[in-house]
Amino acid sequence: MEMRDDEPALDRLIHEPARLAILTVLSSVESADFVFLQRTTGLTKGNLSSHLSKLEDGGLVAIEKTFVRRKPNTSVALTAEGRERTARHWDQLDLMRARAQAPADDRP
Amino acid sequence: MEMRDDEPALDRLIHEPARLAILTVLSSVESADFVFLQRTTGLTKGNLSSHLSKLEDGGLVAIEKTFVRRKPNTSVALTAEGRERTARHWDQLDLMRARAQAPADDRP
DNA sequence: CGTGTACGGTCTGTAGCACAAACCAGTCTG
DNA sequence: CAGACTGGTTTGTGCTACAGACCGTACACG
Repeated sequence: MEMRDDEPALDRLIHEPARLAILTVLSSVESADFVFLQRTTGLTKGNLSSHLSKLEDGGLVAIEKTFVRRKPNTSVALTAEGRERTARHWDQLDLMRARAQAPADDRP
Repeated sequence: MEMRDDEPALDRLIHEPARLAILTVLSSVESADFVFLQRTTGLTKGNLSSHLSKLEDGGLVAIEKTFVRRKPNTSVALTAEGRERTARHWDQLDLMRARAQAPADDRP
């Protein structure tokens, strides 16, 4: 059963609240480490860790692991693609809301 | 392990793409029937049906089943609560995005 | 009056995923 | 050396979005 999809459907990878929070923080900050993200998003470590992996797999963020003062440190930054796709996602949401405000453009 | 949640966390019932689409359509249209919703959202029948049930359980929409020209007809409308909560959801998203634009308000 | 076929939905099975708890590696403190 | 803390990753599981099977009714048409 084919469905027409003139509505591009929101990207789940981005739309997921936890990830949207992460991406949003990152877009304001150039680069953030694990602990900072955990505090700002309120996610648990495990949860944050797995979301970051998914974002990395999706090419939205770049993760760099180093040692800072003998301790492991995970630094995360938006990739160019990540920045663009996140912006586009907000655009889609805007569009959607705009349509909601406008009167129905129903069929004949 | 307690987390602070000054960020109210997005309502999943509303945030889910399929449901957001439904709510968005409904907010422009006063009332819509099943088939109309199916076409505008691009969801399959099964999927749409279960989402509508969840929205109804959550008190966001009111569903009215009647017969139109001897055929069953399911009509859906936003409740007052649904309208308000949907609006609030958009507000939360706005807030989130606004924070992203602003420079990081990190801790000392 | 069967026998299609289209309409309008609901019910069911399943794959995928968000989440937190358990775990692990290394460091510091006494 | 024991113990606690920091900074994560891996594992288990309960939920749920999704589509496809299914069901009932209505309207052909021979």
